Amino acid sequence: MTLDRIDFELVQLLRKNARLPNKELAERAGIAPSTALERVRRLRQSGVLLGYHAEIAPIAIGIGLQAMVSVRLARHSRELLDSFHAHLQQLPEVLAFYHVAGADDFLVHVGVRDSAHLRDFALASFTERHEVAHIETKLIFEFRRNVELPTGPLDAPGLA
Amino acid sequence: MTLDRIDFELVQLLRKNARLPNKELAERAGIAPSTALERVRRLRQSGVLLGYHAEIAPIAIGIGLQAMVSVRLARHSRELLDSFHAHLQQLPEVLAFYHVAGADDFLVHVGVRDSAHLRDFALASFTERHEVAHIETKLIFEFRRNVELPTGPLDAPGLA
DNA sequence: GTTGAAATATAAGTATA
DNA sequence: TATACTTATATTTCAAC
Repeated sequence: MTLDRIDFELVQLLRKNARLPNKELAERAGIAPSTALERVRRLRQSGVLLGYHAEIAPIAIGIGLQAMVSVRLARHSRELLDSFHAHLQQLPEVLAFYHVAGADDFLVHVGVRDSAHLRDFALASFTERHEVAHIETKLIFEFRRNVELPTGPLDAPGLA
Repeated sequence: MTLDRIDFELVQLLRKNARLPNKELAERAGIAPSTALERVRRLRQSGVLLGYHAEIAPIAIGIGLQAMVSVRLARHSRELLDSFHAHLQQLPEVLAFYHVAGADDFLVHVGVRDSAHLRDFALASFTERHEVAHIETKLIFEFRRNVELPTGPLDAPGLA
């Protein structure tokens, strides 16, 4: 699906505030509320808008410590990869993960209570797994996400 | 602020779907709509709920390639750190960044059009900066975020 | 894009523990 | 005194035009 300027504006506004009322959304994008409603629905159905998520203060839900765990797999077989991939997705401590090229195969962003929790978790969920050859854990001092969109509509190919 | 089970339930529901209507939110949490409204407002004001953001398909906004750039600073002075930190926050290509302990100081998650864009961006925004001593760029095959909450209310200290 | 009915969010007032 | 519920009002959504 190709986005025009108005679609891009809607997406941008919802990225900053997913709970923006449709009326205000429409006004800021310079279109009628009904048009905004239909466009947003189309953007959802076409898979441009994937979902709406609340951002939560880590400390409030018991996350006192965050770390980035670099994981190197034992072999690069499809079977091992799929197995570890599935494992990652069911770990509550995993906030996000990156499957990357290079010596390390995964970068895993984890959120835990404290250092004791991190030690136990890293051991049980990474080191002791048969898929894993080696891990390296880095403490995260600060993590920040950018809610601004990285490109304008004219920068991207295939945008009207 | 300490969360009870209902607060935690509300936060969990809004994490999965930030646009869940208040009425349905209340029903699922087992409370009256007005109560849900007030609790959510308190959670926002107290800084537990930090915001609501739409998740967008990268390709739809012109991001054809993602990479993780490890950045090592020239020195560990407060001045250099603050300067680079501020720099990171104004780059449209930066999707997120981690300030970490270890040999590398920052892990920067970037989204770009293509490899040419990545090369130009890495050079201009990292390599050529006076704060930066060394960078290493890893291609990201896949990135996935976990929308489930990492802990239950009873696991976290200070929760009722 | 506009309008109006239905659904929903919000505020005020009331009860309850 | 806090928190939750009920009712009433305002806003928003959404479909027909």
